[in-house]
Amino acid sequence: MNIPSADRETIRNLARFRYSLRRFLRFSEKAARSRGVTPQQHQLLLGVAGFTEDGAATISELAEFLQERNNSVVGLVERAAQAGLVRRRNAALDRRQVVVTLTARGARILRHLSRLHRDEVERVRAGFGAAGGVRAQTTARSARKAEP
Amino acid sequence: MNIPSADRETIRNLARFRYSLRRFLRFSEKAARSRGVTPQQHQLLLGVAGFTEDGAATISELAEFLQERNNSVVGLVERAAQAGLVRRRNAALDRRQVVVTLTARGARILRHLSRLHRDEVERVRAGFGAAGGVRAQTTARSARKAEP
DNA sequence: GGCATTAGATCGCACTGCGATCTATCTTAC
DNA sequence: GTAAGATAGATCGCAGTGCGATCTAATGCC
Repeated sequence: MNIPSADRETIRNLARFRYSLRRFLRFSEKAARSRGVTPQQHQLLLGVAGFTEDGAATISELAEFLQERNNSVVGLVERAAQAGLVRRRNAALDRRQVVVTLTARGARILRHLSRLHRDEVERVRAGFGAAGGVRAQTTARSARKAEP
Repeated sequence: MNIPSADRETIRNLARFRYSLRRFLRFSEKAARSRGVTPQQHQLLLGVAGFTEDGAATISELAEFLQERNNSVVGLVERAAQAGLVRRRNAALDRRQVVVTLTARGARILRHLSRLHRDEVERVRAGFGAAGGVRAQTTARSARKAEP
C-alpha cells in the first residue's frame, strides 16, 4: 500500500469528513421517510421554497439546485406532483418554462422537516469546522479483533 | 403556501447548505469518474484506508462508514475487487470476518483523488462555517423572468 | 419568416442499495 | 462437549432513480 504519511493525514481527514457527511445524509433520509416522502422529494421541496427569492422555481433552476440533469428533475417533479406535494404551471412570460410551487401539504411537510434538520445541521457544521475531530464517530466504530 | 418568516429563514439556510453539499458531491463524483472509478468505489477506498487505524477494514466497518447495509457493501467490495482496487482476505482470528485492503492500484487512485479533494473540502468547510453566506451560488443561479 | 437556441418531455437502460433469506463461524450456558 | 443463540457475510430478486439520446414547443435574432 505504501502511502506517504502526508497523504495518510489527508486521507484520514477526508474519511472523517465523509463519514460525518454520510451520517448526516442518513439522518436526513430517515427524517424524510418518516414524514412519508422520499429523500429526493424532500430536496425538491427545499429547492422550490428556498433556492430562489420568490418561493418558486423552474425545472432548470431545480436542476441546478439538485445538480442533476433536467430530465431527471422532470420525473422527480412529476412524481411529487402526483403525490400532492407540488404544483406546476407554465410561466406566462416564457411559456417554455414550468414554474413549480408548493402545495399546502408540501409546505407543511417541508416546514416540519426543516425544523428537524436545523439542529442536526448545526452539529454537522461544528464537526466540519473543528480541525478534523468528530469524537462521537470513533465510539461508533465497531471493535475488530487485531490481525495476527 | 403561508410559511412563517422564522421558518423561511431556516429553509433558506438549509437550501444554501444543501446546494453547497450537492455541488461538492458533484465535484467529487466527477473527480472519481475522471480516474476511472465510480463514486462509490472511491468512498470504499477512502473507508478502507482512512476509517480505521491500520489501513484495513471489515465489511461491517465499511457498512458503518458508508452508512449502508452490509449486503450492499458485499456487492460493492466484490465489484471493486474485480476492478483490481481492493483485496479481500479472511481474518485469521475470526474467520467470519472479511478484511479488505487496498491494492497498489487502489492506493494510487485514492492518493490522487485525496489530493484533488483536499482543497475542495476546505472550500466547503469555509462555506459551512460562514453565517450562511456562500456567494458564488447566487451568481450560479440562472436568471428567470419575473412572474406577471 | 427562417434558423439557431433554449426549456421541458419521453423512452429505455443500467446501476445501486435494500429486504428477505441463507450459510458459516463464534459464544454462551448447561 | 454440545445445543441454542448471536454475529459476519453471501445470495437473490426487485424497485427506485438518474442518465444518455432524442424529440417537441416556444423564444430570440438577423
